[in-house]
Amino acid sequence: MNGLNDKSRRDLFRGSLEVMVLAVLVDGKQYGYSIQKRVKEASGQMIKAGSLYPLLHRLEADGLVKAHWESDTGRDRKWYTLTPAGQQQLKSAAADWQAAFARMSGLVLPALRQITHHRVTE
Amino acid sequence: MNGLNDKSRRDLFRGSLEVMVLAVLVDGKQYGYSIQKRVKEASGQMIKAGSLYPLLHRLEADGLVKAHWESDTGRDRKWYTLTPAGQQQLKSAAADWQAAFARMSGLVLPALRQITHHRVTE
DNA sequence: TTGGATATATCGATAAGCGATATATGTGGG
DNA sequence: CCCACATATATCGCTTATCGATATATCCAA
Repeated sequence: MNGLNDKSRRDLFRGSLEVMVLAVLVDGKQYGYSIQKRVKEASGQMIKAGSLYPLLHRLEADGLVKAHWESDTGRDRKWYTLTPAGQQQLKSAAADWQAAFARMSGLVLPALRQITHHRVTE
Repeated sequence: MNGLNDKSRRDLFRGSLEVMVLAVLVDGKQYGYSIQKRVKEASGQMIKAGSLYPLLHRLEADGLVKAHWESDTGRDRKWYTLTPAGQQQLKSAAADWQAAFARMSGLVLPALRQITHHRVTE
């Protein structure tokens, strides 16, 4: 009836945020607002501005992305690009992310199959 | 080099905790300490006692599990069993958990493939 | 009898997420 | 021309919640 509770959903999302933001940048430069929309579109969940911009600043401080303002597009936008370190980080973090889910799936998915294939009150 | 940072790893784990605990109970009754070990074994991550017991109490308060003490085993142990509501909850939460993962994978995995199949500094 | 594993439980300092808020420009419609 | 809404970035500290620390007790092996 209920499904995954909001807290769990938020935690899953939060734990995937960095990896998703780096993933969005793999195809080339993006600016904050466009990253926000792409992640929303892909994941179904919204990165709030109050979370996104601090994260972007941290990624920049860590040298995983670099940023530059571009005003010629009409609007002022701050474009972000993966640095080589950011590409490395995307590679290892995404692999870890996948591995973590794979491990946990080994517990959750058999249970799901089991509970799905017999009457609940049996 | 670094992989998924600790914060992300913890958030992912935390967001999967409830589902994993319910999943462990699908095969029959377990007590706190055994749940802790089974989740550790399956996920590679430890539920700290300070997180596990409050969670178990909450699940019980929510009617998803029921508990009874059994002392005849030698040791006093508090055994937990899924209630019908808990089985329903496992079913829907595990399905949601999987779906959330699948959606985010749609963003992360293509990026991982891409970054893996070309030189990082290219 | 000492130490380590087993077993459950509580609690509050500490850390942090993000809602709220601020600022400013572009744009479509009435 | 002005209103409302979408676009775009940014900061801050109130509120919330985690879990390290701690307490208690039994069992077993060395």
